[in-house]
Amino acid sequence: MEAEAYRGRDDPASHAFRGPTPRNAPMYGEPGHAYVYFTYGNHFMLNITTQKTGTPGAVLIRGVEPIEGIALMRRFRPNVPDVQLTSGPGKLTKALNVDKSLNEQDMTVNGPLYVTHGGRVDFEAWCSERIGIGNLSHKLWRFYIKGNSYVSRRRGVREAKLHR
DNA sequence: TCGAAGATTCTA
DNA sequence: AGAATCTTCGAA
Repeated sequence: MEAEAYRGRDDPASHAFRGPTPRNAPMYGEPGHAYVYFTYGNHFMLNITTQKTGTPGAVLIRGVEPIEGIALMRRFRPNVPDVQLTSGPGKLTKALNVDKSLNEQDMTVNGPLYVTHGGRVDFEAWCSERIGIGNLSHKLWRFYIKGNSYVSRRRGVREAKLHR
């Protein structure tokens, strides 16, 4: 599992850095909703909004570990080894069939896409610099389960164990 | 209106 | 290492 935090005017890497636009509108909306956008001509990115209404903030889901429905995911991503099914932000949206139609969906209630409880609680959380944002920020706002296979592996990133 | 860049992935 | 591919944004 792997995710990254994005904020607003204080975060040069965020879509909300320069204020509201049509695309980033969900970042300013209610917390717990989906922010889905399209990039590089190929990929949908899935975020979950985090801040109170009016304050921009979201978490980009960059990797998830499949527990159920693996056969279905294989159909959305044919000819791909299981470990690569959802180990990247563009990969997991394809495997889960997430597209722009789910933008602004409330992910706190039962529906086509929602967050639920369960799963591992015994993991070790680490953090690193965010991926793919150039030199815009050195904050360690990428979080992931250390040693988990379902993360977009990057070598040479500055990382640290998360204290809690 | 136009040009440039992009929270990536896959292939050579 | 480089192409693919098209939407979005900001400047003109």
